[in-house]
Amino acid sequence: MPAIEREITRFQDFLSRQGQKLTQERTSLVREIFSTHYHFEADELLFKMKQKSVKISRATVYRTLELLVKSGLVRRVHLGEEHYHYEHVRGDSHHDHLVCTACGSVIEFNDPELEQRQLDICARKKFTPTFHNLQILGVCDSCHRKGEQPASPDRVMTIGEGAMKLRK
Amino acid sequence: MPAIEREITRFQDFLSRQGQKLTQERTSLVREIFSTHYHFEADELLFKMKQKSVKISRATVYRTLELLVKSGLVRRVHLGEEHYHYEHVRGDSHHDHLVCTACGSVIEFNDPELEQRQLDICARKKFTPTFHNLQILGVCDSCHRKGEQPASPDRVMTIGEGAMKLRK
DNA sequence: ATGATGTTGAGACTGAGTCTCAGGTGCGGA
DNA sequence: TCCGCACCTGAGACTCAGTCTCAACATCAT
Ligand SMILES: [Mn+2]
Ligand SMILES: [Mn+2]
Ligand SMILES: [Zn+2]
Ligand SMILES: [Zn+2]
Repeated sequence: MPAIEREITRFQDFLSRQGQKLTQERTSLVREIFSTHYHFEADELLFKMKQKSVKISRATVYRTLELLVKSGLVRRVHLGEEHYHYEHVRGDSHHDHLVCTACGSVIEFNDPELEQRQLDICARKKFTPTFHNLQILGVCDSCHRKGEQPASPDRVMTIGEGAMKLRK
Repeated sequence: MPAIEREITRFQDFLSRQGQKLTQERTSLVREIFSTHYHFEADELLFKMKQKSVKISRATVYRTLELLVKSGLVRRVHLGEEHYHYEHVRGDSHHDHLVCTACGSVIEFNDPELEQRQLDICARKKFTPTFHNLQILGVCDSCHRKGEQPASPDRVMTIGEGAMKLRK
């Protein structure tokens, strides 16, 4: 009955449709991913599992994320850094992101008018869109008040704490 | 008098303002970058220089691209692949991209209404934008007519020929 | 319960991008 | 014009995200 169990069932349905199996590792990853709403990196997820003493290899984390993206349970997004971030999907709540280059915070927004305008542009160019990725980088309200300056477009910023790398 | 010389002068101005120097290597890179309009990868640029027997190291290509981005002469964009693409900037012709996941072609568009809508969203969220990155992935007209299917969001596509890697 | 088939973990591997440092170069000042 | 010093370059080591390999293991339809 908890919502997470339902996501696990959806994942199992997806997997069995492809002749694939729901394993302990995959289950605990889904549980972790759906337990909070945030934008995480693959290695960050690996680290969290380690912290919780759930033994899962890097390879399995990456393989499972790929499956979750294919199944539609997880979305892979660019947030202005060099690597991907992931976030779980509930329902079909599409949104895009404002990313603060000063503090790394991420603001989500969903603007139907903006989405429609994109469709109009595609129609005009006879282009059939399948998905899109929009990040607006800048400075959030609280950082702006602190006098933080905007970063230049080549800045590599840090979203959250980062993955606290501890490979090996 | 050729336009390229003007870009080189602008680059030199930028450099000397920082106490940095215009070198042979930097000059020939600017010349190459502004000689055609396309979306290129760093290693692709390196390869082109090799083809033209202009000896430049990988490190210098990356370092110069960073300087060019800082100076505003070059823009770094995400086009749905795992690594960056670059394009030269003439004037302030901001645009975003439609990327065909079937053939890799890139369509540029500039839609003031879309841009304005983004500013409105930022204002509503009290967010001070500095720049943004929008890619719409899908299938272009000619690929659509050939019956090409849209790729899934985790697809890694190939834009252009790729860099024809030949590191070493 | 069983076994065919899919999955896992350790670690090697890849590819883009960064860093180091010894030797080379641009250019402002004399 | 020449000099010197700060800046720049190339070769290759290094980093880091992500992928692959393969022997041992787990899942689940039957
Ligand atoms: Mn989000
Ligand atoms: Mn472009
Ligand atoms: Zn902020
Ligand atoms: Zn196409």
